[in-house]
Amino acid sequence: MLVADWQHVTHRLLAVLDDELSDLGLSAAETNALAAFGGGASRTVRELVDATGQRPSTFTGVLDRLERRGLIERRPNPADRRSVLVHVTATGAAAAARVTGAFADVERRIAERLPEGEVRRVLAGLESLLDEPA
Amino acid sequence: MLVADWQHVTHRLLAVLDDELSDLGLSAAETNALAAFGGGASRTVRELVDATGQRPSTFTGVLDRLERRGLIERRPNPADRRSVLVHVTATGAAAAARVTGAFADVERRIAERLPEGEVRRVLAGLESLLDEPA
DNA sequence: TATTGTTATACTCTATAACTATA
DNA sequence: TATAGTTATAGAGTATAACAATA
Repeated sequence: MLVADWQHVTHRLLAVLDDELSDLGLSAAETNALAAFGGGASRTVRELVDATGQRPSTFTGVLDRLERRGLIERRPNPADRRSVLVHVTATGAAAAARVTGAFADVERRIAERLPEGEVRRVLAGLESLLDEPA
Repeated sequence: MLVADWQHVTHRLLAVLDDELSDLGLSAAETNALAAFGGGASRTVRELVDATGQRPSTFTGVLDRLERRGLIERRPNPADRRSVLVHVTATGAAAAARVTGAFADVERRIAERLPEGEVRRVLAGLESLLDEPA
């Protein structure tokens, strides 16, 4: 069953990443939060929520844990006093670099072994397909 | 980022399935548990655990909820008194048919729109790739 | 009035370890 | 000794609704 196979591969993919990053002691959601900074030093909560696809209320807990571990800091946003700017600390930046490095490693291994762009083509095809009404 | 895109597509795929099956009121784990019967009427807990890739202790809770809703029943296994046979009830069989139908629907839509076997080829390639040591 | 982010609540998933009853 | 399945515990993800502060 294709759906089951997809879930299996996804599970393996996350396991491989988790394995490479196990010393960081981050959950998948925390890993994705760090990756969502995209190399930048600060983002608003809203930007991170949109980038990760999680609910704001879920994200509060993720940020709480990242802040407790000293990877990020919450600071007021001078441009909008309702909003919060999330800053990556030096420790957090090192962790974020590890995360994006692991993501890039997997991508490189794929590029070496599967036909050029095939995975991207499949992802793009599925994305447009799944966004259509049945 | 390819890994992020993969996660995004997976998220959309699960959302589409969840949408088609929302009237059943099942979680993703419960959906997968029903799918793991593969059309059969009964399986041991061990077989279902192996098929879904979950931990036995996680599965106990999934089965508890399915049993509470009358979709499955636990009965002693005459062949091994340590073991439990999980039976699908009539209600459960109807739900399971809906689940496998939704899985098949997605697969059909993919087959109509993407080149023959491309998704399967990608899944097979990734699976072997991810099972290798880095 | 709408948005930003948090809190509250309740459930579900996950991981580990300990436990029972069998084998 | 090993296996089948459950229980216990604690942390984490999810969804919804309500909320204070600000726009």
